[in-house]
Amino acid sequence: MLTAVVVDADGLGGRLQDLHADGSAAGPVRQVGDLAKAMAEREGADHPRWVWAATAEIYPALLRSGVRVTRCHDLELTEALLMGHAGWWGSPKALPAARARLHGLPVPADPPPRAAEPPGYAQGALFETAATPPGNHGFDVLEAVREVYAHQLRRVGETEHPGRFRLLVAAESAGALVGAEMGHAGLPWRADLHDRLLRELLGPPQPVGPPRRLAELSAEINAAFGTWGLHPDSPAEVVRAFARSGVDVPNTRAWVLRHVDHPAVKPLLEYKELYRIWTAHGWSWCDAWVVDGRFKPEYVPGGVVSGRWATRGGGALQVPKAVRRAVVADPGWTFVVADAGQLEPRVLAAVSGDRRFTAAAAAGDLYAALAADSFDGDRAKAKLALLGAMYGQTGGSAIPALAVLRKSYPTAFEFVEHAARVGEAGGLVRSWLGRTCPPASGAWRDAGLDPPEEAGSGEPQGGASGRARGRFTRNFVVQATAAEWALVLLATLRTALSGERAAGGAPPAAGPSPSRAEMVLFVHDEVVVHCPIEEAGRVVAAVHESAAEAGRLLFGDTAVRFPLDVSVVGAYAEAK
DNA sequence: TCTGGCGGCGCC
DNA sequence: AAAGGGCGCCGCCAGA
Repeated sequence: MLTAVVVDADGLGGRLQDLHADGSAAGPVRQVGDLAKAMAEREGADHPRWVWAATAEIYPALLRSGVRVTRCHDLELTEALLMGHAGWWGSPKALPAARARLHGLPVPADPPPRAAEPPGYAQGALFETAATPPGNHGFDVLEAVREVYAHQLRRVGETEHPGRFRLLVAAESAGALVGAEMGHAGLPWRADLHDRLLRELLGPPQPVGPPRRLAELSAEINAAFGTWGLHPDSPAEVVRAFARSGVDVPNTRAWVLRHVDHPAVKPLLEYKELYRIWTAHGWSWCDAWVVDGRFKPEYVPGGVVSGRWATRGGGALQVPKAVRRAVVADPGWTFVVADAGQLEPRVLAAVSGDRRFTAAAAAGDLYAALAADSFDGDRAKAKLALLGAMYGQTGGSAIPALAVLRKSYPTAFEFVEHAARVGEAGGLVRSWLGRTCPPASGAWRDAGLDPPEEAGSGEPQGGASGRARGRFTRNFVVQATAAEWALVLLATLRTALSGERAAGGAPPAAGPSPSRAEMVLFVHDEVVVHCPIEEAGRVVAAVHESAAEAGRLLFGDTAVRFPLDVSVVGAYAEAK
C-alpha cells in the first residue's frame, strides 16, 4: 500500500491519503493533529510505503518522536535522479526551476536556498512553485505529491533500463532512511578517551593559543630556519623560509617536503599532522559534535554527484585514524565493522562484462588473481595498472602496466576509455542503475529540457579542462556504480536488522530479546553496526548475506564476487 | 571587517 | 610513495 503524507506548517499535524499503485487517490484525505502518532499507528498496521517530499525534512522529527518507518518514496531525491537521466542536472535548490520547466511555467529567477525557506515544511517551494498556476491560492500540496509521484512513475518507466532505475529509486529512498536513522543514533564516542589521546599527542589544552606540543614544534621549526615568529601554518612564509635557506619548493605539501633535506622538515611534518588533529578533531570539535556519548553528524545521502553520501558538519567521513581510538562500543555491546575490499575494480568487472577480468574478480584477492593471470605475479604492478585505468593516469611508471591491461582485458579497458572519450567530448555518462553525471559546462540552463542524444548535450571541451572532464566521467561510471552497490547493501542490511528487531519478540521464557542492532557509520564502502555482543554472530551473517544480495540485485548471476572484510571489535580502531 | 578562493590534508 | 577520481574542513590571504 502507498500512503501520501504531508506535514502541516505547524510541524505537528498533517494529512494522509492512501494511493493506488499509479499514484491516484485510493481513499479520503485524513487530517490529523498528531502526525507522528497517526503514522506510528499506520506502521503498526501494515507498513505502507510512505510517499513524501523529502526524507531529510520529515523523518528526523519522526525519529525523535520514536517513529520508524519501513519504506518510503523520496520525491526530491527521485526527481534529481530523473532530471539527471533526462540530461538535465541541477543542485537540489534548482529543483523548483526544473519542475516549473517541466510544467511549462515561468522559471523562478533565483530559487531560494534551503536555509532561507520556512521551517516545518521546507519543501513547499518545490511543489508550490512547480505545480501552482499563478494566482491559485487554493493549491493543495497533497495533490502535488500525488501528481509528482504519478509523473515520476511514468518517467521511470521511460528510462533506458526501467528495472534498474526502479532499484535505484528504491535504494536511494531507503538510503535516505538509513542516513536519518544513523544521524539519529549517532556513533558511540568516548569524550574522555578522546581527551586523553589529545593530551598524549598535543599536551594539555591552553586557555589561549595552541597546546604545548605545537608550541614546541613551532619553536623547533623557527630554530631550524633561524627565524623568530614564523607561522608554520602559513604556506607562503614556509616557502620563503626554505628559499632563504637555499631550498626551492613549489609548495609545502607533505609529500614534497618529505624529499627535502633540511632540519626544519621533520618538525614541520609532525606539526602539520598534529595541527590538523587539533583544529579539525580537537577539543572544540568534541564540544561541538559529541553529545551524551554520541557523535551525531548530519548525513546527506546522495550529496555527492556520484551518489556517495556527504555530511554537513563534523567531518564524519574523514575521522582521522588516530582519533578513532575514542570510538568504543557501549558496555556489553560491540561493533561489527564490514568493509568491501577492492570494490571499484570488482564493479568494473561486472559492468564491463569482460570475461577474463570477471574471472579474476571471482577471486578473493582480485589484484593477486590479475597478477597471476597477466602480470608475472607482480601484484603491485597489477594494482597500479588498474588504478591508473580507473582514474585516468596518463604518465609515469604506470604506462607499461596500462599497456598490459589494455591487451589482456580489452573489454574492461575499453569500458573506461569510452566513458573518458564521451566526457571529453562534452557528453554524459551513466552508472549501471542509471545515475547520470552532471553536464560538462556547469549551469543547468545550458542543458534545457530536450532529451539528449545518447552521447551528450554539452559543449565539447578541448585542452586540459576536457581531459579533466574525461578523467571525471571515466571515474564516474565506476565510482557511481560502486556507490549503488553499497547503497543496496545498506538497504538490504537495514531490512535484515529491522526484521530481527520485529521478529525477535517470541522467545521462550528467558530467550534472547529482540535485536537492538543499529547501523552507526557508513563511509562509502564500509558499514559499522553497533549491537549487543550476543547478537554479533547474527549481524555478521546478515552483513555477508546483504553483500551477496546486493551483487545479485545489481548484476544478476555474475561470477564477480563482492567479499567483505568483517571484524567484531570493541573499539573501531581495532578493525582490520 | 568580511568574503571567496585556495592551499593543505583528513577520509574513501 | 604518490598518482589519479570524489568529498569536507580549517586557516591563510588577497581583494572589496
